[in-house]
Amino acid sequence: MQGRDLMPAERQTEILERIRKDGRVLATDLAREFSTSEDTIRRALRDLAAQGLCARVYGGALAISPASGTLLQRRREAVGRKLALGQKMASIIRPGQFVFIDAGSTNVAAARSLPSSIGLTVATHDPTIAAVLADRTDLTLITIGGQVNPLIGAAVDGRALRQVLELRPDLLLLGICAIDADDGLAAFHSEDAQMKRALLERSGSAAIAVLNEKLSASAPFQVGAVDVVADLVVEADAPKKIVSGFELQGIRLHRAKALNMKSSGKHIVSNDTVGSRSSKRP
Amino acid sequence: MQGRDLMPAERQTEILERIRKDGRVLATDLAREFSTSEDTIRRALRDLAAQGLCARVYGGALAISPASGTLLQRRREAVGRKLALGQKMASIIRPGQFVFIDAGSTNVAAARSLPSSIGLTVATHDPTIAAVLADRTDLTLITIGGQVNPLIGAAVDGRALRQVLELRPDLLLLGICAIDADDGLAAFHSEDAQMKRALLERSGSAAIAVLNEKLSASAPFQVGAVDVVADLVVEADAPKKIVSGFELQGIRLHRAKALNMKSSGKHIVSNDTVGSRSSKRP
DNA sequence: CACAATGTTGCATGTTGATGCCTGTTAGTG
DNA sequence: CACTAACAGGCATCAACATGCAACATTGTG
Repeated sequence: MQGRDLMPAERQTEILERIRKDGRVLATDLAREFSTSEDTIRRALRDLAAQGLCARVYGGALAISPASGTLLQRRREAVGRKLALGQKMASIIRPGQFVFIDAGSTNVAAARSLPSSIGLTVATHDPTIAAVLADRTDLTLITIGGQVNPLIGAAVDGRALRQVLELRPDLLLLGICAIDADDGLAAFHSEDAQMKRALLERSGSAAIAVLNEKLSASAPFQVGAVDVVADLVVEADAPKKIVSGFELQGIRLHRAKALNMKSSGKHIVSNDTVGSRSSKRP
Repeated sequence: MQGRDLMPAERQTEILERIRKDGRVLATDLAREFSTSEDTIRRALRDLAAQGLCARVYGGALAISPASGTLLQRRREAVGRKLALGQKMASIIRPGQFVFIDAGSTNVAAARSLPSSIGLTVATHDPTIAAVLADRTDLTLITIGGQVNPLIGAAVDGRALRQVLELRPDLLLLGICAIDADDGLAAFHSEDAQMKRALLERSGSAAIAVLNEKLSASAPFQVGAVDVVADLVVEADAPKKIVSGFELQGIRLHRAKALNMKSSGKHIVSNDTVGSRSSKRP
């Protein structure tokens, strides 16, 4: 684990790094790995949270996809499961590829899990994903601009569409709202569906990751048949019956590892207590 | 280990070498290896840090990480003060305006403080700022796409520039690296400066917020004279002497509220002294 | 050579930061 | 509702720290 002793500043950096990488940390784990008391870890997490660098939750801390509001709620659902999917998704990517990452909270997790130093070029129209990758010097990041639809969480207007048509990614990490072996892929918003169609058209290959509840679900706007995707990432306990239907259509199947988190929906404590430092002696 | 006696300068060089090699040094170790007192080591580290060659932390010193840390560290510095500036900055904005928010950690704070329901349209090329605002339904968000420079933390290539030229914002929240009443505004990167010039040209009005250490500092790439900005937000305790120099040029001055929070940079001790180097001119 | 000026060093001083353990409190769980 | 783990705050302790001072070496100057 963490053999050497670390200075406080280093420890905080390490913790921050782990939060960025894994999306979450547990105070108990950190205490063990840094061989220090949990109090010290908690203090460090408190500090980081006070600086707005992570969200303090009961049991540890979460990465702050620096938003708040409705999307945040979606993002907080099934954090652990999405994380597992995201990691598996990231493992599909090969060094040197040009990857377009579509909008969606699962894809945010995938972006977080992108291994360093494999010389990627990444494009995205989702500001949250872009923010996750913005300060990484080990990859080239290209953002797609345009008017951001707050319901979708990405730029999906004509301008964005035009910019997408200038790209030719090797791989597309597609976010999808519903997938069904017969009905294909679908989205909840017309513009979103249009963007996804354009992305599919331009990309060499496509991969999607889906939570169990999206399997054999449906949504109003059709994107395409299921066979437009080459790789499908599902949860460890995805129903075999449904999944085999996709395999029959020649889709490569990837199962994410089952990681048993204590809880997925932890409550965020005191994000706004910026000034909450212990008042020093007089 | 370090048998021979070294002259102070030699020792500093050796220490720097070790910092570069290992990324970190402990004061105690160095004292033992150079067979000198810890005081001497601490003095040396203080010197090096004052020259901006390393980051002084509790226990030793860290390499001033150009790899992953630069932007992150910048974001971690002076959080509270930036927050105060950001809030004041946000209060300048009037309902219904079209605001462009330039890159920079102070502007991230400003974005966070944007009051809801004043019907704004906001444009930005900084993914972090975009992410902060991505799911707000009470404003229209337009992102500017392009290749993101990880040192600047925003899209600043030709594509981004072209998109900027299509906009005509009422107000520009300009991020700036250095400002001086005589030398004007300046940035650390050529592309960044170019982008800022384009933004200034297109915008009806401009406002900037600056930490004390940026006042009367200088940076390599000129952006423009100080009178291109209409509003200047400074900290509560900004030196009156310097500030009045700006007022004389007809700039509206706004003082942020003094929020007395303890510490934001506790671990990283006074990295701000870096700015004092650039602020002294021959 | 004498002598002052300067700079470096180690030590003693008091101050601050970091940590672990203690207390009581609160959030999550069955 | 009872139980446990995680929590915040207080406190004692120790390490790291800044500062002032005196001793010493180095250099420059008369």
